[in-house]
Amino acid sequence: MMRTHRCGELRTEHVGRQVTLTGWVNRRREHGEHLAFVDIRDYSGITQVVVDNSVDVRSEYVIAVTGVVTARTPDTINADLATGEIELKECSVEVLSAAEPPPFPIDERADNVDEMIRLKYRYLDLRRSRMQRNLRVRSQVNAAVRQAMYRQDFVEVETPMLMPSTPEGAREFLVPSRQKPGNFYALPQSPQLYKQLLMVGGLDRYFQVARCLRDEDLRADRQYEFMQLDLEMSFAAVDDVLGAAEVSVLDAAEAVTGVRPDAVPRITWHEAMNRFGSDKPDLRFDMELVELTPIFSDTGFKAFETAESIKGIKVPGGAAEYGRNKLDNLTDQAKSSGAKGMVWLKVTDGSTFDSPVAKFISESETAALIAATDAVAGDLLLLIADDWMTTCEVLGDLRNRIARPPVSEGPYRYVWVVEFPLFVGVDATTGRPKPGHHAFCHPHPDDLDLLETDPMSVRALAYDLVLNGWELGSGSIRIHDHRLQRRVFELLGIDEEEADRRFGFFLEPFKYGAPPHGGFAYGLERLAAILAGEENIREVIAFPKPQSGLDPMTGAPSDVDTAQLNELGIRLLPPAV
RNA sequence: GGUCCCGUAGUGCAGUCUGGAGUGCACGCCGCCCUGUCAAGGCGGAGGCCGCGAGUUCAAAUCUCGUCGGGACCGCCA
Repeated sequence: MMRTHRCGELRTEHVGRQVTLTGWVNRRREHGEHLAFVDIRDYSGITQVVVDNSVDVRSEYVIAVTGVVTARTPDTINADLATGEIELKECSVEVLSAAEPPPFPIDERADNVDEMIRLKYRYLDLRRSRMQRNLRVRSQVNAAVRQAMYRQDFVEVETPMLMPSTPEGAREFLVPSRQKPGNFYALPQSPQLYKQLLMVGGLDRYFQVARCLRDEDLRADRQYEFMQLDLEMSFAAVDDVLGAAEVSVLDAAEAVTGVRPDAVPRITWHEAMNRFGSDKPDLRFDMELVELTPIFSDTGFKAFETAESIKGIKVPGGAAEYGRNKLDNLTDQAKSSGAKGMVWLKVTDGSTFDSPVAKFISESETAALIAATDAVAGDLLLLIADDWMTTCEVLGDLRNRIARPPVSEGPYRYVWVVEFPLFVGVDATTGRPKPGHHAFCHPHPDDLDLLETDPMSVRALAYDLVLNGWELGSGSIRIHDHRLQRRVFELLGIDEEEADRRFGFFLEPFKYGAPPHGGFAYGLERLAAILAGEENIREVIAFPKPQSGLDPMTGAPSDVDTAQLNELGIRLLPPAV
């Protein structure tokens, strides 16, 4: 090695030793002709080097310094630096690479620099301790989950990146075929199909740190390409899958934070919707939805008369904070997420409301409302009346908007949401139920009788893992019996011919003896981001893309040679006007 | 596809509401000084298509319209 130590590891115990450090010039402080201080930096930290000022080194020069570790005099010790009790003296400095001044400071100040500039010069951004830490958190997470899976007898298998297009679900990235012009591979949205075939293939327990690609609009928690811990296990029930996945998540969390989270609680999808108005409830704060339907069973208030479900949330002390303007904004928000309206009530003296609709609410209803919500003077009540689903979703949205802290703020609250509905909503064109998760998801055994009679009430053996209101991942027990698969396809309006055409290569193997199996997958960037205290997964990805998907560093995507296109049998349309 | 916010020196900002010469601030950069600093200090200097294009006006960083770029969210993400 060119160095004997790293820049962050010298201590008083090394005093007297001649050492060589290599790294970047973090900062230089000159004090006349014969004295200058140079802070040399690598990923591990910073060491102060005392040199003669005749050495011309500037910010971000790459240097090698050989010198003697010397104890600092007490008045020159820097308590803010891990290496602050020592410095390097009697130094010889070799410039390994000169550098132009960086476009932004290589320290915490760059946290406020326009992200496009950070991304254009990502290789400089990565030198900062924040990015170094975040990528190392990713690495710790990867190592921990791999170890957890090996320990549980899972086999790591790589599945293809080039696969057939399966237009269900997310929009795919397509790759033109050279050997068969006019045909395309798709990049995997997930290894779903392959991992189930691995179960048919007797692998028993599979996992992969898998790259997934989806051509959908980008968000704080979404990139075109992302990594999942993907697992599938045979002869396994829900408990087995959740248990195996949970071990890996808790191991990763412990590896990063040093603290092992408690066992992850479970709630059903129905309870999550009822109490939190969301299938990814954030358990870090209360403001739970309060059931109010019975209170208004005989109401004279027209807006509530015919509603299937009336619920509310209480904003403690919110009466003063929420003026007319803010309440109007909340009402608009409620309407845009599907409600017909929102009722707000400010509790004045503990038994009356200040509200535009107060006159429509009877005395007994007022008393019952206050009792049900445990409200006191100064509280604000927000009520929604609609069908059950809308009421829950709108209030859940309001709850998050009003009280949800940034995702990265502790404590970590993991929760399994189980028993998702098998179907969600009805396809507008076919009139058939739409699968909640996917078409191969196993119905809850207790609800099999309801499949044909009341499909919308059928629960699925499907589950999500949620952390601080972020969906980390989801999974299900799969259908392994082709007769049950047929029943589900029929409900979806897919006949045998269509099933063969769309899923044939996937269904055929199940005729040859498929073990009962199920699996799970969760996003490694999302987990790493929260564990690293970041609110955006771009911060834990070395080379992420901005919302437009255009890479400011490489210029991708780019146009290609006509010769390349010809070889692929592709001719471009003129640009749309 | 939609809603909202942002765009001024290498970087971060003030100035925009209420039009009056690129009027500035901090950091960085360049030069000089400085033997104990550590986001060193002092002095001096360079650095601008106020994102771009129209319009209104005697006059536009500032007002209007359009456009491009960025962000958060909705749609979308089985």
